[in-house]
Amino acid sequence: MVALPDSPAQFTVPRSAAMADVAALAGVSSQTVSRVANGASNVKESTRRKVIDAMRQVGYRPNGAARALKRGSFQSVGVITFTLGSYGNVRTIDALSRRLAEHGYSVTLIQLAERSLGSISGAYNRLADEAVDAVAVLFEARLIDRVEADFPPGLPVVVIDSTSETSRFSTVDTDQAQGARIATEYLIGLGHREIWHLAGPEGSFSAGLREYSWGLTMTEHGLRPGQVLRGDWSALSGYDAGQVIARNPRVSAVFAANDSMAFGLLRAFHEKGIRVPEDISVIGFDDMPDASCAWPPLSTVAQDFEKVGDIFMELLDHQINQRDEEIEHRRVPTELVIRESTGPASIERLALL
Amino acid sequence: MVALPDSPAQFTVPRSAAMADVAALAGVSSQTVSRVANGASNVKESTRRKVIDAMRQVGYRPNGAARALKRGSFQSVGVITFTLGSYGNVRTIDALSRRLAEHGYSVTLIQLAERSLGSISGAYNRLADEAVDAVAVLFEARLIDRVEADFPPGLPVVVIDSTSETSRFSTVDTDQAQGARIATEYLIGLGHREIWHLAGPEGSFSAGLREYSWGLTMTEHGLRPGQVLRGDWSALSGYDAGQVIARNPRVSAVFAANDSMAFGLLRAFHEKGIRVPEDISVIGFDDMPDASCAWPPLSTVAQDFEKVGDIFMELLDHQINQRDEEIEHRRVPTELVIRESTGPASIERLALL
DNA sequence: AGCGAAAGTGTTAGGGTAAACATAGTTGGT
DNA sequence: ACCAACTATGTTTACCCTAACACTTTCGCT
Repeated sequence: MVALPDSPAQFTVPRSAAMADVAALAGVSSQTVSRVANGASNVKESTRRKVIDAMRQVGYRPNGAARALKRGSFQSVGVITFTLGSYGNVRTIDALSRRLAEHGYSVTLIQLAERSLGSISGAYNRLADEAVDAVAVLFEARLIDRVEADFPPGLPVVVIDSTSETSRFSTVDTDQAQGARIATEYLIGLGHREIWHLAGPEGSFSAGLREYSWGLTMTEHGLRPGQVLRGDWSALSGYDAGQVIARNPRVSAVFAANDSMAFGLLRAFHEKGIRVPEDISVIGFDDMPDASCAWPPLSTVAQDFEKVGDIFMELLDHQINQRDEEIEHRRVPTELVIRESTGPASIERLALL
Repeated sequence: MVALPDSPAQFTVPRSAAMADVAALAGVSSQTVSRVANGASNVKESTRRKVIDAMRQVGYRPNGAARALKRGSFQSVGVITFTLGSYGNVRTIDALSRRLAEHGYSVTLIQLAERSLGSISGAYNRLADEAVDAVAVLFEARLIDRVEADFPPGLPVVVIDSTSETSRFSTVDTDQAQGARIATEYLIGLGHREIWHLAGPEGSFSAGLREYSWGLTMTEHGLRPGQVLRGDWSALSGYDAGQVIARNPRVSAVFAANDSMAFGLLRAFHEKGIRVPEDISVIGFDDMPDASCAWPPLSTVAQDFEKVGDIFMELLDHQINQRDEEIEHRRVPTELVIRESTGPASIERLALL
């Protein structure tokens, strides 16, 4: 259950000095050293200096393990994720880690191998061994369902990038549905009728939501949703999809589920001599910094990762401090970024419908 | 010296159960529970089952702090970085974290705020408090010099992205100089004479090396190095530089210090009606996945982050296990990726020289 | 001067785990 | 049948730190 994998050769950083050593050298009790180390108020200035000198001399460094053992807290939060390969994930981790640092927590990055997915125990073992006070979960909700039974009871958990309103855990996320909606409505507003969607991979929940919301928005506006092509978030998969779309002259706009795939579309359209946005409009999702320098500069939907970070911290605080069992699901709205890859529907293409 | 910042409200995950509880329930000693938890060999099967049942019942989870205290090791490595914003950094962290996980280490992400740079003690405090067995440093060498005096003595350190052959610490890095050289020589081989460089930000050592190596290569080939423009790694800064270059009709090729800035160049050239590669060639550095779908697809220099990860792990192993003081500086060669943003020098532009 | 309060420092007692040693129970060989 | 060699389990102790409490000195006030 909690067996370690055949553990690597163990070792010890030569524990140079403990409090006792410092105490002996400074001629005080170790409790006084502790007070100095923790910045306690009531230590005479001269004593403090003596202790600090002694610390320097012996190269003292507090033992985090002992401290954590005594205090019962690690001041550390585990961030569980599958990949650092996706723009959104990285930006989110970045935002979380800065918030956590501000609040005195360090971040333990727990990168689950994709394959360990199957075995719940794999994930559980890793988790059980990690010394963390709370956990941020960054993978797709449908996977959590398989794992969540195994989160150690009582451990605060906040899930990011979940869409499950019924999760046992609090969640924060970009409002995927709203983002897809504004993108789609913007295209519709430009007069487009045949709007296709280049979706993210099957498994991804955010991909699913963007797709669903696009379809819903189309229907609500009395339009038949166009075809759905499926990529894997990568530019190359967008390029492949672009080949398909290029063969269909009726398509007048494509909503890509992320910017990278949109880049792929642009390349495919360039190669086929299809003009963007004159012949076909393209909109992405993410607003990666590079999107502004695509050719043409890419219209897209911007996510507010900083805001997600703020809310994450708020939710975590609640769970940690108030110990209230209240579960919240918060969504952060996106913003439309209009650049030059979108424009009015082309007359010729409309004529084809 | 090691004072905590005003620490956040402390708390404790309700320490549900310790070994003693499990032991009591299972009717064995806590030592036996320990043996089961660590997969020791000599426990009777029936006992093991009893213990595991008891663990389940009380929701036992080993206390990492106590374990670390006893063992003298955290099985954790600190990864120190300033930003998750750069492609290279993230890819490197990704590679390291996977290697470390394979070797049974968890990763503590220590993101230093840019501003804390000034105060050495800022960085030191963070470090001193982190419970790590070793440290990977991911920032620019010139900054380390200021900090390195403060690494706790005896703590294994491996520096990535350093160029300092004289560092007290072992280092691994992409061979920046070699990468810049092959890019430059490739352009020269295509007949280009007036080759400019779009460099990374002033502070960055890798930027400095790429720039230096470009200049050196030019000189070695009997060419006068072209002008150096300076960006900040962002596509937008590349776009700005592109405006400048577009005004100078003699430039026939640009070597950009990363792909993002190259994207910016491409956009600027598109806007000015300068054809790539017919009028001007552009080459980047990084081989981001999106580079293949730039327009035109971007020629670039690919870094082998996986290899960097392997070597990192190797160096760390040495330091941790052999305890040999030997310091190594390893460089990982890059590879040229030729796509469509580079081509033979244009006759007209050569005529201008 | 005398007394109480505050400031400064020390002592004691764990916190959960695992290494080291100790003991009881079992097996196998003669 | 007896002892050696295991195997399985228990007991003790130490890892390093800090909360809680206890004690001593200093200070301010009457």
